[in-house]
Amino acid sequence: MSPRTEQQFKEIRETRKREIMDTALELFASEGFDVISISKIASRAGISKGLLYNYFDSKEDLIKTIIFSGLDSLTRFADPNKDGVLTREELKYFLEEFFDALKKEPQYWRLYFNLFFQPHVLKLVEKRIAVIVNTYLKMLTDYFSSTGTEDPRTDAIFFGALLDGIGFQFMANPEHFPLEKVKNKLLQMYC
Amino acid sequence: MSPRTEQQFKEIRETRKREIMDTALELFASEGFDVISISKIASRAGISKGLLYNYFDSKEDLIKTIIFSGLDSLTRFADPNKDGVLTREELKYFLEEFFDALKKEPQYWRLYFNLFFQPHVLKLVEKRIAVIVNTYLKMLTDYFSSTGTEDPRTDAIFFGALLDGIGFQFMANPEHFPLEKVKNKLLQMYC
Amino acid sequence: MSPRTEQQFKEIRETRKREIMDTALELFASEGFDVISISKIASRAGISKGLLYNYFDSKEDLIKTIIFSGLDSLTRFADPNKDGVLTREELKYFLEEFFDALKKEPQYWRLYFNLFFQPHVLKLVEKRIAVIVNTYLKMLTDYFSSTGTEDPRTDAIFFGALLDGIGFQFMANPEHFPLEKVKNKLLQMYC
Amino acid sequence: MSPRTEQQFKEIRETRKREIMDTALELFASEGFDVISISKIASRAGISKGLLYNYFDSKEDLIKTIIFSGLDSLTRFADPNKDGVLTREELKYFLEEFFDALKKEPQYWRLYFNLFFQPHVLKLVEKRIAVIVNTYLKMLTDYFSSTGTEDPRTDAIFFGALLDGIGFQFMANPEHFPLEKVKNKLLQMYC
DNA sequence: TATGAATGAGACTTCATTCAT
DNA sequence: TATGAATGAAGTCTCATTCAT
Repeated sequence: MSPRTEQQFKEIRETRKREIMDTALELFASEGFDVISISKIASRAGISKGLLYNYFDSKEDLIKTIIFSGLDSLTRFADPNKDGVLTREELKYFLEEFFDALKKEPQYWRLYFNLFFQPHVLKLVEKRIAVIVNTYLKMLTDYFSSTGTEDPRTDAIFFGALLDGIGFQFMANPEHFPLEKVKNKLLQMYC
Repeated sequence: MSPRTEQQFKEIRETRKREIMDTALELFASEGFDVISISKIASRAGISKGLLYNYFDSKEDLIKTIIFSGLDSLTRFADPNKDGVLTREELKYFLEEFFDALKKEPQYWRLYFNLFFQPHVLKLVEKRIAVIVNTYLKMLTDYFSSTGTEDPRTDAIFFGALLDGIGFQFMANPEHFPLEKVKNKLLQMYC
Repeated sequence: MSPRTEQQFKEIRETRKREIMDTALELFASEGFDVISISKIASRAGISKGLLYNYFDSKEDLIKTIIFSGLDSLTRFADPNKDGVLTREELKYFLEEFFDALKKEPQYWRLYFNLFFQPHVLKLVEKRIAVIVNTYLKMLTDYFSSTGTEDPRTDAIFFGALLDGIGFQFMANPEHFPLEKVKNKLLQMYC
Repeated sequence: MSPRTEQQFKEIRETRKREIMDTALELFASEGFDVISISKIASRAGISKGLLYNYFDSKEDLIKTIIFSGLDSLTRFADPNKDGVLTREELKYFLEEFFDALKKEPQYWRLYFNLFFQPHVLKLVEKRIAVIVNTYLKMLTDYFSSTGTEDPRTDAIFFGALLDGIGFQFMANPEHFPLEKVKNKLLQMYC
């Protein structure tokens, strides 16, 4: 029985943290953030309340971590070189990865999108969301400008609305949503 | 010195009840059912907590009353003669009145549709909603049968989904939603 | 329609008051003083809450009035000439009337005795009850002294305990309690 | 640093639970179930309101646990081999243990019997009480049948009534009740 | 790292009592 | 005399969070 290495401890921690987040997401999405207690999450995850607080500072911290973790997955592919400028190739790359993510874990994303329809949850994160949205909106607007369109801002908003709508439709029925067709349609429209 | 008449009492009750429901709808929709306390509703409505319970048996009773009151407004125009059969004229009448209602009180309906996206709220009413939905679905299916379509049930579901979608889009932006155009489109499609 | 005379008004008031007390006694005895609300008493009595407060100052006043009204019925026959002295004839008269009252309204007395087993109720009236009990205990002790018994105070207490016990047994089964036999036994023992 | 062992937690729970039950019994008996608030019990027991709910699901659960815990103590000695049949030796054993229990903790049993005279309390437990009473009544009836008596059911009821009466008298004055004499009288009558 | 006992603020709800009419 | 709308205090219960072990 050699003692675990620091690396092993870190991995255990990460795994445990992910388990808690998955359990919480499941419960928050199906019952509602305000209805689900920390006790319930802990017992469903098979740990004690105390230990949960070892991983998350508060219930609010937990939901925020869940939200931004998902958001991070979705946006890490936009502007990969972090130069604040979007190219046609980057946009294409983003769309490919975005749909790939939905395809790989449809149930996760169904639950995830659900969170945004809970007013209280949305309120907790809306400030940081607004920052993220504006950042990308600006990049998109610039991008559409560069394509010589008439009204680049409206095009950017419309693009965002399209992604929203896709999320919504997908949430309602993740298994039967025609991901490939929709992706191709978008690629055709924008790339 | 003489006590209020029965009529006076009835009027007081109806006015107050409506006031409470309006206040509650506003708060529930913007902050979330679980986050809004009875205290908050009462103080916003300018009454005591106790009085609210004079009008509603419980918080659950309050939200249910709000939900079914709205639902009643929406469905009172379907099958007006209550014979369980839908005619082309009745469908037309329904669509006209439905859009008319949205047009007259867009803010009310925006808040109202919002409620359906709160998991806890939906859970509270889903049983009775299912009954209502099935009733109308059956009538619609029969109606489409009578029009000689190939797959009347799918047509009925599709029609319902259209109304859902309209509610959703309308919710997002009630003032700018092209109600007239959408209504005409529907009338053209179905009547 | 000649206007009611003052006398008539007074009678109406008395009747109404008695009705409220009877209703309240019934409810208090069967469900418990603390469980029964003023609202329930009023609606069961067919009047409004407000009117009830026209007859009784408070819920406490109501139960006290009920208790002392019954106690008054029971004790009005003891020491009828109010001279603080009990004679053999007065004791006999008291026993006769006491049993007569039980016989005439067994259900009333069943409910009435029940009240004394509710700690909260008893606490509300215990001070005045103690005064009454002591008064009669003293009279009884004096009476037993005059009969030349060895331990008159114990005899007085024992007599009181007998009446208590009779009340208790009677409460459990008022219709089948052998009132006559018990009365005769007492008359034989004490008169 | 290491967490408490399971055994330690169990001990803490049992001790606390007993403390709460003892405090509650004291207060319920002296003031009445409906008058005593959870707050009062908690503060008298030196704990927070919240903690009480860690041990009991509700105020009703608390009183029921108290009642059935006492009832269990009283009845565990009846039919010790759980064969549904009462023998002369078992009856004797039961009476010995019953009186022994009263003798060891007279104040506890005084409070305990008091609960049964509170209408609301009795209502909460009457169903389960009826089941228990009927079980023992049946066993007693069978027992008296076996002794060749004329009317075994009446004998069984009478025996039960005797125990009731003993409880009542004992409640009124637990310290001076002649437990030994009464026990011997019963043993002489029934064994 | 891990547990669950313990706290305290705040939620829902009830009800005796008041008061305008 | 009579009504019931209205109040506010107090009760039951829940739960995020802390902490000794």
